[in-house]
Amino acid sequence: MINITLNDGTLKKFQKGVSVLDIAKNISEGFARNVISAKFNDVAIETTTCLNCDGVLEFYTWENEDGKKAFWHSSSHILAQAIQELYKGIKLTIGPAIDKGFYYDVDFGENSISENDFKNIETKMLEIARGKHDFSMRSVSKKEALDLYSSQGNEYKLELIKNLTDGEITFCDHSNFTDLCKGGHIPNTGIIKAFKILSVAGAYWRGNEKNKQLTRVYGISFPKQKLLTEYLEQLEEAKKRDHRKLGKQLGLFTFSQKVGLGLPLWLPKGAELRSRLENFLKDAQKKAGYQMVITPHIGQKELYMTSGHYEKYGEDSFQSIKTPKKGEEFLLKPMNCPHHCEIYNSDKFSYKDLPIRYAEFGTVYRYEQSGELHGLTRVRGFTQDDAHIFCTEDQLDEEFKKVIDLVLYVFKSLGFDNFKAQVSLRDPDKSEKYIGSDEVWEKSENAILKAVKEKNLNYKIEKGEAAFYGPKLDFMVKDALDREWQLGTIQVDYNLPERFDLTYKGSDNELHRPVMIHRAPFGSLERFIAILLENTAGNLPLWLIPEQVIILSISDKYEKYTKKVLNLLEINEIRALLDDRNETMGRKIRDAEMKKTPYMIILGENEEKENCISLRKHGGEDLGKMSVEDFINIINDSIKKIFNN
RNA sequence: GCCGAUGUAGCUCAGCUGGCUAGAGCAGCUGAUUUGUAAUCAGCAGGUCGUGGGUUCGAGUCCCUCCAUCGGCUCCA
Repeated sequence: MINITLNDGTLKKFQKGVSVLDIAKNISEGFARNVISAKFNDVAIETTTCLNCDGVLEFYTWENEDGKKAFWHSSSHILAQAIQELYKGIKLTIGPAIDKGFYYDVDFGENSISENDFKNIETKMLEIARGKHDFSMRSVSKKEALDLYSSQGNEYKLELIKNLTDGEITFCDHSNFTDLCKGGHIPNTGIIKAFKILSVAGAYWRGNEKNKQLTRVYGISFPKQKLLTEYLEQLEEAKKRDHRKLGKQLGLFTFSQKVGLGLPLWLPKGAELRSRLENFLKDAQKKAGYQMVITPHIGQKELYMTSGHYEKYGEDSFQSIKTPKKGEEFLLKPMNCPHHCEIYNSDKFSYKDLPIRYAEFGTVYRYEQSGELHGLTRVRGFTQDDAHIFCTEDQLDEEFKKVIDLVLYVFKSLGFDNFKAQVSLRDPDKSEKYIGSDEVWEKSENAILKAVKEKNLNYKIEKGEAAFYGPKLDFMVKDALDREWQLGTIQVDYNLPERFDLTYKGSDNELHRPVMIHRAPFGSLERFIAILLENTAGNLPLWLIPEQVIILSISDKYEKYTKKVLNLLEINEIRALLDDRNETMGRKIRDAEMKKTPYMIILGENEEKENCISLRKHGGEDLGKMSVEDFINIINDSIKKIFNN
């Protein structure tokens, strides 16, 4: 007998060799029908797998993340089979499940594939699925595995197998198709009822730009046709929240080919929105002991040679600006830190002066690859809400935690509850990518890890995501299409203080090196606003939105009264607009709804007589009649609520 | 930068296998309408069909170049 601990913690005894499906049936037949995958002692297994030792068993259905993973992973086998049957001479490489669906990287050789082929592939996949073929795992020797793929001339699979240990290699079979695979499938192909090929893209073998580019085919599948339809509708809905669309619709920003790629032009309403965000942060920073500084948009090449940025990025940056003076070269600033270091260097500090906190809304320019540009989220000129904190090593922990608090305050005030904290460390195998000694890196990394633990942040560690001069704590938020973007960032840096020879006088009357914290709660105003737009679908927080109220007058007969109400709102610093066009009320409401104005005030004969307003909220809710004073209170209260919580 | 797709009026789109002066809705302008919770009516104006080349008697439509955009890859100080 073996002891099996189930999801809910109950312990049950079974005969040795019992299958996962048997255990599920032991719970209930209905439950067993829904189980599509499982994990035993944290290893993905099949429902047909027989268990031979004690352990913890987790069942997965379509409703679980891991269940979906198995479902989509299995689907990628079917995709591979379909492609192999439809195109001759192709080579399969890898095909994992992803957050939403799956892909398979294929070397199409002489063939090529485009959207026109999707229907064919989908039809083929469905045909395979309907065959209700079982997925079954089998162990093979390394030699067997190598023989199979040498006979197919598939150098990619051979490379994968060469890195595997003999005795741990498994194949997965279904129908007449076999693939190298370590497991985690659904019972059979028939469970999959709907397929959709979503897109094709180039992808480098093993993610390395120097390797051959393969064709990545993206797809998604579902156990019911209806779920696929719903998914595709959701995608359409998400596209409506695209910040590029909303920015145009709401008149916030635009781009011009003449001005240049990735260089946003802020329209009046966008500029207003930006400065409101800036003021919000300025207030918070003032309370937190920051001082504002201002530095120029260019700096001498030598400045960036000192910082190390030139060596790292010089070739791939905007090239230097020459002057009439021979040999003189300036660079557009790609970051503010070197300038801030020089501000620090303009004075002498004692340990009693630290921490020094310099903040600046600094506009920087980076020559991003053309294929990388993306609306406001990836641009070539953008403004960071940057600051650099110079402190003693003793102060580092405390300062770092204070910055976390500030970032959390900013995120909360803007309604970003669904952020992820990511600790970005260096990749120890790629030391050539970083500057500074191991000792200094360890110190920096430990400082961050200590702070996130003490702050009880739910975080994940990403190796290889650090900046070249130090590790980071990044705050990630998803866009409308579930892509993750880095917004807030906090970085510990022992390197730049060294390079710029920054010092302070300690209590021992000796010179010491300060530690530097780089931090930007928004990250960049451009990206922050983009993600905010996508997360709110353009319904920005009341305190931030350019137009809070629009007054809709029923006819120009009430001009005097509407002007009076407008004036009253303006005196109370409420951003109101008047729609006194010669249009019907229905039209004015529709237009205000499209512009996403949070409140609509309707004024006509009744309101004038009773000296009140009729209020409608964006979305349709009728708030009835009230006095202007009451309305002003409603607005002020709901703004206060955000900042007090 | 690489792979794939797309590019027609300010915006959203139609334009079949190449064939008369390139269409629609919205926005704009003019006029009528003075209106009560998501589009009042009529008229007018608006386009070198992304760019440059080519094939053809004839190109928005076919081919090539470049540019831009979108989805990925790579990159992201």
